[in-house]
Amino acid sequence: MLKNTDKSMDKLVALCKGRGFVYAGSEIYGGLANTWDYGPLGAELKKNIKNAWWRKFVQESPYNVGLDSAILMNPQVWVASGHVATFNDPLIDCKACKTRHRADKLAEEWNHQNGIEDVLVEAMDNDTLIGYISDKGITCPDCGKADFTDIRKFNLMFKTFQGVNEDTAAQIYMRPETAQGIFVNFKNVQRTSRRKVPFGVCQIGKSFRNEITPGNFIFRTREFEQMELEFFCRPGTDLEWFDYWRSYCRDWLKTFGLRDESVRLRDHEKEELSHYSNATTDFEFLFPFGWGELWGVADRTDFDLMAHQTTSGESMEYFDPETNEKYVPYVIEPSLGVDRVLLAFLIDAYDEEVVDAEKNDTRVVLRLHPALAPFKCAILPLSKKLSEPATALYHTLQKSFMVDYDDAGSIGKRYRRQDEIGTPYCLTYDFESAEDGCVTVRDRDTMTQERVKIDELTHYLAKKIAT
RNA sequence: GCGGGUGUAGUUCAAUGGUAGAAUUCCAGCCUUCCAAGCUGGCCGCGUGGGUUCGAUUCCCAUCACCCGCUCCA
Repeated sequence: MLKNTDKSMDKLVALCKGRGFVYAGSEIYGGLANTWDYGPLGAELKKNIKNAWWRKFVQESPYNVGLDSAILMNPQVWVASGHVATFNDPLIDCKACKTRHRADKLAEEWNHQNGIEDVLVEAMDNDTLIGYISDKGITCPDCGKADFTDIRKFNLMFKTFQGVNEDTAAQIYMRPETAQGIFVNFKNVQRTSRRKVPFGVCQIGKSFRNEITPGNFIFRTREFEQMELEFFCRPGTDLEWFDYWRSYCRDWLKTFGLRDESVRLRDHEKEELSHYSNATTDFEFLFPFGWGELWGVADRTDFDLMAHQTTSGESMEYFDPETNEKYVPYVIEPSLGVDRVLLAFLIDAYDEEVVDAEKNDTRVVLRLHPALAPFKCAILPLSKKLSEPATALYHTLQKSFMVDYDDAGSIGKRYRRQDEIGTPYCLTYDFESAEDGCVTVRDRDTMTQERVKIDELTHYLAKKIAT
């Protein structure tokens, strides 16, 4: 795995770019900040990750169903969810030492230190807040001066227009999370899938946040993809379901190769909880740039459904036929960033094996789980003279798997090319293959070889790849 | 958005006020019977836009992008 250093991130970015996992966005026009495009291999890897999650959380779960809701939603959704009001940060800069601060946090901190508890900083608008800061002589915690810029408020939601004429068109938002698409469809899904509480709704899709500070490759970007589950349960049972899903998530990460020492769980302190949550545990991953959040598991209580019930006037109550009671369900939300977990898988899979220490010869191996690897195997004819039957085998296996074919250069070089992109199996078609009907299968991780009958390859590989 | 740094083939690095050279990668051919072989040939570059100058990749300005820092969380 990659060590916790700055250089290892550079190595990974270089590999991603060089082999077609991830490119910088809009490169021929000089780029666009913090946008990334997934290349042929990255697209496969990402798709495999999403499929693996969907399989575990929808297909194999007795509780959950899937959904694919729209990115554009009625703006009232975001009023109800609280994003319009609170999904923004009032920021001010210290003119003296050029540091940036959150104005509300400065005021709260000052209040706290001076024993003032009856002033609600949260309720202040910008002018009131800046007035409060100057009246009280609140100073910069870094340099001690009281020389601030005005407050700039950034709403983190992207705005756009619906309707061809911008003047009269309605302003709408790009969703900052996929969760609300699930909440507004709670009744639809419950009724049409005939599910009883407890049940969950899974969704994979893009979200957009106008982050002030994006960065660290694909770790924090303004456009990103989420895999979210909103699990609806009876109030009072939420904590046990919270634990259930936490360990379910942990299993999933483990199955696909994240090491125990790379992952830790961290419970949120009360002060850092989101506006919608009363308990949150983060799965954090040790990235080369430090621990970063991978998967947030939150107890969202009945906050969202209640808010939509109030704002829309539609009942979000569920009638429980078992207990004959009506209630608005509580929600457990495990929310995972696709791009982040993809990065984590790459980091933990990255390996450099010293082949010859004297010659400083190392081989780069991506030890991706076979189910996640872009190519399941590569067909490597030992000689170009064997291209014809090897190509035929390639076409056969293509019907079942993503398979690569390579007859350029020496066999050793071709093995290494496949090692670098995480292909778990290399099939060598040699001069005996036509006679004995077998190919040599070389395992990337064990570096062992075995002869396998060509007729049995599809079955052989399927078994190897299964989780 | 603010401060600092960087910008020459895909990558790593040169040289130069007179439009750039190498290694490697990649491609083609020869060769090659299982872990970076060899030989021959080929493709590919001064981030972008202005300015100074007879002439700029080189000097100046702007811009864009990237990296680091700035309370962030998928």
